[in-house]
Order: sequence, then C-alpha cells, then structure tokens
Amino acid sequence: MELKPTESELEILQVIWKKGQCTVRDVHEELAKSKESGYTTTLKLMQIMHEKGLVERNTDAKTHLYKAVITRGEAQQGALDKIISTVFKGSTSDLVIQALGQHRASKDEIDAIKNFLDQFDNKA
Amino acid sequence: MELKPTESELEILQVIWKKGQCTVRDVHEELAKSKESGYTTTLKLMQIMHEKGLVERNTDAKTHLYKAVITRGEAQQGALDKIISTVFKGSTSDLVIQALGQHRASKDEIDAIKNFLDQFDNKA
DNA sequence: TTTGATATACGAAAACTATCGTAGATATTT
DNA sequence: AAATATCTACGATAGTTTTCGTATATCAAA
Repeated sequence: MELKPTESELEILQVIWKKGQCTVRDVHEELAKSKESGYTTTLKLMQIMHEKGLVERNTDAKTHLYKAVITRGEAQQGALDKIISTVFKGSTSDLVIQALGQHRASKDEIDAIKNFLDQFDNKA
Repeated sequence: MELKPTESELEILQVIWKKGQCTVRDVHEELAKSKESGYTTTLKLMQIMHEKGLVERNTDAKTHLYKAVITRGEAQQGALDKIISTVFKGSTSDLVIQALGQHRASKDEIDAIKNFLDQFDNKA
C-alpha cells in the first residue's frame, strides 16, 4: 500500500501533524490563513484522504476527529526518495550538497550536521 | 517563466540530461526499460514540453533533436524548495539529516560532504 | 515505384485533482 | 418548538496530466 499524498493533501497533513488531531474546521481555518478556499473543499479532500487511508477518523461524535496514518518522517522519506531518483541521479550526497549550497546554512546548522556525520561515521 | 515539470516530464528530462541531446525514440527506448507505454505517448509529452519551453528542438531533419532548456541544477533546486516547504517545515538541516540518516552513506560520500562543509564554513 | 518502416501532428479519451453547491442530519439558541 | 448554525455526504464541474489511435509525411528497401 504505497501512498503518495498530493500537493493539497500534504498541506492538510502538515496541519494534522502539527496539531496531532484535528477537525475539518481546524484544518480549514489553518489553511485559510495562507490560502483562499471553501470549507467543503477541505472537507472533501479529507474525506478522500480517508478513503485512501492517509488519515484515520473517529466518527463517534457529530464532528469527526482526524489523525494522520502516515507519519511526517515517512512522508519526508518518500519525498526524498522520489526526488533523489528523479533529479539527483540516485545520489544522496549530491542532494545534500545542493541543499547546503543554496541555503546559506548557519554555523549552528553546519555544526549539527558535522556532529551528525561524525557519529554516523564511527558506527560504520 | 515559472516552470515546474510534472512527474512524467521529469522522467523524460532525466534521459535528455544524461544523453545531452535526444530523439523521441532515444527517450522512449530508455523509458521502456523501466516502464510500459506507447511511443506516441512519449512523443506527445515531448511536444507539450516544447510548447511549455522546457525543451528546445532542432527540426531541420525529419527526426527532431531535443535538448533541455531547464538545467538539472534548476530542477534539483526546484524540487528541494518544494519538499523543504511542504514536508520539512522549512528546515534545510532537517532535510539533510533525514537524507543522511536513512541512506547508509558510504565513507566517500560522507567525506565529500565533510569537505564541502569545511570549505563552506571557512568562507563564512 | 510500390511496399514497409519510421516520423510528426493532433484530437480525444481516460485518469486524477481540486473546487464548490446543495441536501439532509444534528446540535444550539431564542 | 422554531429558527439558526454547523456538520457530513455526495454529485457535478473544471483543470491538468497521461495515454493512445489515426492521419499524414518522409525515407529506405525490394
């Protein structure tokens, strides 16, 4: 059951990941801050996500409660895998270097990554 | 001129980037190795890519020659920007760490990244 | 020169995504 | 209880992407 969320579905998942558990209205209000769209659009999308198995929902009460099935980490890995294979020729280090090159990372970020690499290195 | 290739368009661009310059048949044969689809499908997609300005083509001969307008680097950056904002909460270092964490990078790769970080570090 | 292989062009269907209106159920307020 | 607000369900539409069939042109070979 390989699930790849669409663009809009990812926007919704982001809200759910942040809040943990959401009503449709929660999600819609959050999206409304940066985007213009109708309430029933969000509702419909979340219903479809439920059909696809991207979210679970509790329908005990009148107002349903949604939570994510796929974790943020899984979505991250899926997104990474996809672009590594489609635009980075399968090379993770190319991706890392490109990401860092454009980004103007702060010293802290660089140190965090170096530490991470060291720890990773020793284990190998 | 905001260009974001679709999924299928990226598959085609990959072949063009690799070979430098391609006929439709070149691309189609390459795609056929991993995917099942008709020749005219590939042709149509490449014609649409031409309309969109993603590729140029030389139509002097009967068999047209296509080359990419968008570079691999541009596509890479676009893909990175997208997933950083949609699944990595805007954090490049999160992306880097996630990428390295799952990937089982080789020592060479790790060294390459470390070197890159050092050089980047000194400049700052 | 006729046949067969290979090209492009193009229309149209199929599949997928996003958007919204409306209907009907349920809760809340007056 | 009647009016109002809020919820889910669901059909319909529009937009985009992908797929392919068919027509037509060109080239090569028999």
